[in-house]
Amino acid sequence: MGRWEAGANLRLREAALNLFSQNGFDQVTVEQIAEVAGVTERTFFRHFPTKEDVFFSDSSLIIGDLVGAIRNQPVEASARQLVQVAMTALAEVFEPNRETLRIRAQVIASVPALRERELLKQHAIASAVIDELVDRRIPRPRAAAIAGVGMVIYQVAFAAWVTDNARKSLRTRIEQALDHVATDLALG
Amino acid sequence: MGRWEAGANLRLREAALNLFSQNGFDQVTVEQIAEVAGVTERTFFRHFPTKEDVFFSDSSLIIGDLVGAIRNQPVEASARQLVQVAMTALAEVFEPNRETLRIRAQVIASVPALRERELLKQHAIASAVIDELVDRRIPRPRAAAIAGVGMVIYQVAFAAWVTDNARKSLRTRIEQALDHVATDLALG
DNA sequence: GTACACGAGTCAGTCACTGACATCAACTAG
DNA sequence: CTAGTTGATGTCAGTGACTGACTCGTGTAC
Repeated sequence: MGRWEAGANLRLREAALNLFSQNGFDQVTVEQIAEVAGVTERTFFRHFPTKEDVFFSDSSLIIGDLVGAIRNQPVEASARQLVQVAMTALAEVFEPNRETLRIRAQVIASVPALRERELLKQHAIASAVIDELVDRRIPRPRAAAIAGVGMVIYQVAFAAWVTDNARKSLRTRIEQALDHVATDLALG
Repeated sequence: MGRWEAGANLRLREAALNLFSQNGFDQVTVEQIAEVAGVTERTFFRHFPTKEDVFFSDSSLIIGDLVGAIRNQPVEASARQLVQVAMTALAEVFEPNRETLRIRAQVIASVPALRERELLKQHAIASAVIDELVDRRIPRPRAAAIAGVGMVIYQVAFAAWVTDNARKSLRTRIEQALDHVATDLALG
C-alpha cells in the first residue's frame, strides 16, 4: 500500500522512547526522532498531534478495557468488586510490559509537560469509569468518589510495582493497596 | 523605581482573560495580549513562564490557605472536619470572585491545554494536603484517599456554584456535597 | 489501463519561547 | 551634587513545535 517501509508509527514510538530516556525530553527534537525512525518531521505530526502524544497514544485502549471489565460484572456487584475487576483488567495489560513502562514512567516523572498529560489521561479514564458506574444506577457523587479512590489505589500500586526490586506482580500490589484503603474507608 | 506604568502583571492577566473569553485561547497570540496591556511580548514572558500560566499564577496562594487552615485544627479533629475547614477556607477566597471565576472556568473548559494545567494544579494542591495530613500522623494511603475525596467534593461543588442561577453560596454548595459523599462513604 | 485513494515528502510560514544586550528612571553612597 | 547600582522594560535575533497547501509514487478497484 505504500512505497515506504511499513510500521512508521511503531518506529517513531520506539525512537522517541529511546531518545527521551537517553537525552531527556527537552533535549530531543521531533526532527531527530523522525530521522531515527527514517521519516520526515512532517510525518511524525501525521501520526501524533503533538510531541507529547507519542507517549500516550494507547490510552484509549485502556479506557476500553476498563469500561469493558466493569460492564461484564453482574448488577449486584459491590463497589469494591467493581474497582477490583477494573484494576485486574489494567494489571493484565500492564504486567507483561514492566520494563517499557518503567522507562516510560521515569521519563514522565522528570518532565512537567508529560506529567500534565498523564494527569489528563487519568482524568479521562476516571470520567469514563464514572459514566459507566452511573449507567449502573450508582448516584454520580458516589460514583465519582469510587472512581477517585480507584485512581488513588492505581497510582499507589503502580508506583510501588514499577520501582519494585522484589518483583511482586502488579496484581498483588493492587490487591494490597485495595485492602489497605478499603478497610480504612469502608468501601463496602 | 521604574519609568513605566506600574501593574503590568495585573494588566496582562486582565487583557488575557478578556481576549481569551472573547476569541478563544488558540486564536489569541501572546503578542496581542502584550499589546493590549501596553508592553512587549518579551515582558509577558518575564511575568509568566508560558501562555497558560497567565491563568494560573495564584495557585500557590491557594495551597498556602488550605494547608494553613488544616494546620490550625486541633489534633483530634476528624477527617471530615479537616476536609470541611479546608473547603471553607477555599470558599472564602473564591466567593467574592464568582464572575471572574465563571469566565475563567468557561475558558479552561474549552481548551485542553488549560484543562491539563488545571489538573496539574489540583494535583499539586492534593499533594500538599496529603503531606499535611501525613504530618498529623494519618497513614499516607488514608490521607491520599481523604484528599482525593476532598478534591471530588470541591469539583462537584465548584461546578454547581459557578453555573448556579439560584446563587447559593459556594460554602453552601460545599456543605451539600460534603454531606452527600460523607454519608455515602463513611468519612468519619 | 485508467482513476483514485493513501501514505509519505517538500516547502513556506506562524507562534511560543529564549538568550544577550541596551536603556533609563529611581535609588544609594560618597 | 555626582557616580554608580538596580530593576523593570525594550530590542533583536534566534530555535523548535506545529500547520497548510501541494506534490509524488504505489497499490487497488473498476
